[in-house]
Amino acid sequence: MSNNENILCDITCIHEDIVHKVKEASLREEDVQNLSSIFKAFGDPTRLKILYCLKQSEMCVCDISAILEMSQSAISHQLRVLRNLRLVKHRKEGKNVYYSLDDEHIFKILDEGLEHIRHI
Amino acid sequence: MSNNENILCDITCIHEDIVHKVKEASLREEDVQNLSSIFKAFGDPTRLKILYCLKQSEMCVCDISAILEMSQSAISHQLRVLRNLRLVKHRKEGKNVYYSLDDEHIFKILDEGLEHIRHI
DNA sequence: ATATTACATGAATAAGTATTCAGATGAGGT
DNA sequence: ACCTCATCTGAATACTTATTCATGTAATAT
Repeated sequence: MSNNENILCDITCIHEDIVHKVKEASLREEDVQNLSSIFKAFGDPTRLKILYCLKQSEMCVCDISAILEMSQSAISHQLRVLRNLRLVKHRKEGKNVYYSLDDEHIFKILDEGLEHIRHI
Repeated sequence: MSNNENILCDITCIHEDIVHKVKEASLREEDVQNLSSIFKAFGDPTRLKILYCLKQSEMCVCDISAILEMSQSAISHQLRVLRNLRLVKHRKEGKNVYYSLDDEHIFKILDEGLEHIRHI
C-alpha cells in the first residue's frame, strides 16, 4: 500500500489492484438509487403480497384489501408507492380503479426470488 | 356478494371469483417473510453496492470499505445482515475475513434488476 | 508481553416508514 | 340535490433501521 489513496479510511490491508478495478466498475450512483428503490419496494411483505396478487390477475383496490384482509387505506398507500416506482399501472372504470403489473420484468424478478427461497 | 365473507373490511365491490381464486393461490406467510427479507436486503443502497462488489470478486472487509468510502464498522454491520440471510459467505484467512456471494441466484436477481432499470 | 491490525458488536441516535384515523374527492344511483 | 361507494390523501404514531462511537476480540508482529 504505502502511498495514501485512502484518506477517508486509514485501513492499510487494501488489495490495491482489486480495489482499483472494482471501483472503476462501480454502478453509477443514480442506478444504485433506482435499483435499490425497486428492491426496497419488493422488500415489504404487504407490497410483495400485492405484487403477487397482481401477478395472477388485474384487480381493483377492494379486491386486494379483501384478499390480504387489510384496510383499503393501507393498500392504497402501498399502491401509491408501487405506482410511483412504475411497478404497477392503473386503469379507471367507473368508481373502481384496476391495478396490474406494469412490466414483464416485474414478473421475472418475483419468480427469480421465489426460485431462490425454494432452493434453500 | 350478498353474504358476508368479509367481516374485516366491509367493502362490497368484491369480485368474488377472482378474490377466491387468488386467495387460494396465496404464498405461505413463511415464504412471504423470507422472500421480502431478501428483497429488503437488496433494497438498501449500501448493501446493494456491497453485493455488486462481491459479484465481481471475493473481497475482505477493508477492501469493501475502501471502495465504498465508508467506515469499516458500517460495512461490517451490513455484512452481518447479508450473512444472516445467507446471501454472502465468508472465509477466514489470518487476520482477514473474505466475503463472497453465496449463490448463483443472487447473481441472477441482481442482473434481473439491473436489466429492468436499463429498460425504463 | 505489548502493540498493532482486521473485524465484530452493543448501545445510542437519527432518519425512514407502515398503518391508522379522519376527512376529501369523484363517480353513480335514487 | 342528495347519498352511497370506491378510492385517495395528509397527519399522527409506532416501529424499524442505518450509521456512528466506543469497545471487545482474535491474529500477527516486534
